[in-house]
Amino acid sequence: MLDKTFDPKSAEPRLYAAWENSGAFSPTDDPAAEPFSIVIPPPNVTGSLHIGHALNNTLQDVLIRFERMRGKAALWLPGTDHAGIATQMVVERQLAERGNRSRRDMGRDEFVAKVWEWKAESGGTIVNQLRRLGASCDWSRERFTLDEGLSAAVRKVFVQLHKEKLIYRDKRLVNWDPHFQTAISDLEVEAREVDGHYWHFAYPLEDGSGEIVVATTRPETMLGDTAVAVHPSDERYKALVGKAVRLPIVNRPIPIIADEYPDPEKGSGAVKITPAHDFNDFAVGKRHNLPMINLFDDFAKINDNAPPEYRGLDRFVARKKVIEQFEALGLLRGIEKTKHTVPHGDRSGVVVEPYLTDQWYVAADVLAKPAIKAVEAGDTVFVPKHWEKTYFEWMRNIQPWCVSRQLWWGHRIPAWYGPDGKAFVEETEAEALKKAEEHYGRPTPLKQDEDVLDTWFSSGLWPFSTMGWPEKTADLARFYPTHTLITGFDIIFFWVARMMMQGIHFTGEVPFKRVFINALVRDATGAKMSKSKGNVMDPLDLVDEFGADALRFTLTAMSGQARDIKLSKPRIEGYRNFGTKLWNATRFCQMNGCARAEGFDPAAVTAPLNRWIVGETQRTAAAVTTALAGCGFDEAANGLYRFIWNQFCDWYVELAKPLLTGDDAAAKAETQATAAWVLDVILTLLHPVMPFITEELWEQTADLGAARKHGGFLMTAPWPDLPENLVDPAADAEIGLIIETITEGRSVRQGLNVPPSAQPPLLVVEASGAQQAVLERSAALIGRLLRVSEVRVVDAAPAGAIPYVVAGATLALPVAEFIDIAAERARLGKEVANLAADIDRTAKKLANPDFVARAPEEVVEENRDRLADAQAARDKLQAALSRLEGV
RNA sequence: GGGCGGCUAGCUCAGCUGGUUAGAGCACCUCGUUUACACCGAGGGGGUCGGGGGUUCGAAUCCCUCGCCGCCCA
Repeated sequence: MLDKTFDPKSAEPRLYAAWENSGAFSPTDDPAAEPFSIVIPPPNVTGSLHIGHALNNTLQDVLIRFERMRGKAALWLPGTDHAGIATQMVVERQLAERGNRSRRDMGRDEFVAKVWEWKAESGGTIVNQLRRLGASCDWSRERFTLDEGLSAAVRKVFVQLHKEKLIYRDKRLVNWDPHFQTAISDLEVEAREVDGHYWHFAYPLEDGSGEIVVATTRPETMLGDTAVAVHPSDERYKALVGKAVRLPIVNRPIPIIADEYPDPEKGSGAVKITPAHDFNDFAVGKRHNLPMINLFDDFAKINDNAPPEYRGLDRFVARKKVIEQFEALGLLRGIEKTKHTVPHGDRSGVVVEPYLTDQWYVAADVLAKPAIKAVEAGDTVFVPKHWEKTYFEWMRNIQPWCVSRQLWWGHRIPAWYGPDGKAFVEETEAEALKKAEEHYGRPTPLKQDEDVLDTWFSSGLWPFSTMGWPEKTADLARFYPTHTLITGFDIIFFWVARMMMQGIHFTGEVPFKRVFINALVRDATGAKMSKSKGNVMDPLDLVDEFGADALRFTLTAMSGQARDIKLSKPRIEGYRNFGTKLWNATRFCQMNGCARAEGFDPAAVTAPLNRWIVGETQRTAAAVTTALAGCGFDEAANGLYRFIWNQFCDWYVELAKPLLTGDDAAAKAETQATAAWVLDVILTLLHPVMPFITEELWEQTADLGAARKHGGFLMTAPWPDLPENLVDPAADAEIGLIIETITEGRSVRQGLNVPPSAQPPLLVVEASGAQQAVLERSAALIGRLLRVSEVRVVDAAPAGAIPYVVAGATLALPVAEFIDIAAERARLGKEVANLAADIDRTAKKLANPDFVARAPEEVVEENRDRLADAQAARDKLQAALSRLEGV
């Protein structure tokens, strides 16, 4: 006998270990099985599981379990990302906490060794947390982006792109993060709105004939100004173009130039040009061949290109000093408060500076073209589809991708420099040396590029690098392209787009056929969860409190498309209760001898109740299958919820009780067998979403009755494929009548406060022959649930009997002694009014010749039936009401 | 400034290609321990589907417009 509730704490680890040890997570090697693969969005190796991971991985697990049960060779390939900046940050912080030497004191080799050490120690955290969720990843194929195989893929990709001139080295402005002292890509820059000022500075004309006023939000950059620009059409300045101003503080003459860039409407119409520290000014500088004076060092401190009193100052200190000096010089013309957006590093949070450096760039625009076409052609589809717009928007405006990072943790760039600075880009140092010898005519020592690659450069290869590419492996042949990618919208640009570009370029195929974009999990009030807000819900705490199944079901049921998930505990609790409900329904079946019958055929059952539930089971199975196949996760979960709770538990089990305890041995046996069959189907359908409780119930019911065809784990059991002809409209009608009779009858009883102990007969006053037969035959079922003594057919309702109408039949409950006349009059009056309103609405519709002429025949017919039914019901109740008036 | 998403019961959300008396869960009120389950059962109250136009025989659903709210890009 089952316990009263499921105990996730003991069952989950046991079941997971059993699955894992059995090898069930690996795809079948049956060559006939259709491959179905997904690759995990590799979490940062530094990470621990947050609620977003829980959602994302639950959905992946639901999908992979579903497809595995459908007989596919289902591969869910797991792994982690080395996450350059994030990991380097974590380890540096840890070193500092432990009082170790700093990264720089330690040196590159020692530091990188420390990071590997750290990875060996704590890199497995998130992977183990995924196990607690129930994720059925194939751990035997687990990968890490810095694995040797993946690193080889990275080198090959870099070298090939370089040879194709799609990777090149260039000196230009990059977004520089002074905290980490590295370049970052456009995507890693976050525009934040901050309060700032416009400082208006006067630059005296060189010839002493006056001044020109410019405004800036970054005064310190004036130290690197190399021109003042005005619009060529700006009459105010026409005469000044070609002249020079003397740059205050620096005391250097700089030209006044005409360029399209300044907006005459804004400020004074004149702008200072600092080509080395502003993206727009850089472009102006290029057009006019202006000198580019770099003012900063890697820490954004002022360098030796500035006047001596500024050297070594922090940029913000220098800013103050510049303002003070302008004021002292009498050249400060005004200060204006303003809100403006300032670029910040997304990891460091510090203000990012445009900084002139040598970096490696990928010609993303070239790679983007086929990636755009692939989505246009439908080779890869987004679900929900509207995300394609976001993808296109970015891809069509893509900028060169800066891929070099001045970090130590990551894939070292495979470029070696000769003494003259010439770069040899090869997959190995040996190859580079060989090329150098050819080039220089003698063996020449080379020095490898110090930089590493953007983490996303390697994760962009993830779908195929993890499968062994560039080797032609069996996995690559079988599982690439992958089928579905499930990920968050926040990394469509970072990751999805890069995978598309690199995947198509290097394999000639899209990396995945479908991208499902999952929602963002927020707290119950809709706020984004963050540590600083303190509203973070730790998925592992939730698993502890409610079990993994409850959390999984919640996330699945709430994963409606294009919507945030507002997660709250009562919701999870409710779905935990749902698991308990199923558990107890199984317990009930077990107590009542429900056991699988040898050779049971659901199509052959005869009792209407059994025929009905078999049909409903088929409908549910079909709906769930369709939903899951189309990533309709919430639909699948909600469909199962309704079927299991509102149909199986509320009605089938209740209506089955008389059969299970009755004298009709044949009906009893059939019901027992049917219940067992339905339960097995339920467990199967629910398994992808709630794997633990279903597997446990599967095991606990393994010995009840005939052995299952599939002897092993539920997780590897075949998915139900039920024929549509299991649905029997006659059984539906019959059970529908019974359910309505009970529901409406209860409403009457409770509306009149008839005590539960009262057991009047149910009178059938007027009904079709078929209805009469159904009601009489089902007296036992109805009796129990409506608490009536019998079902009796009568010619007319006795005085004081309370009538109600169900499916055109008039039924009545003789409960005169309990009636409060006024209450009953009110009830009948309300019913009649409702019906009258409906009649009115429907009659109007039918009276409209346009409706009758233009609406489809079936809709018109439906309305006619509806009108007739409502009128009949109203007449009956009206008559009862009149009798009541007479009383 | 450009784009995207949302606005349906007190709360969280379903309602997909127009035809249901607009649904569910939670919360609320009343009743109930009938041998699966109180992590339960039964019944009930509660919404002019953000505002305004339009298309249509018919609009929560399609179109236009306005208003909020959120996100992304500049």
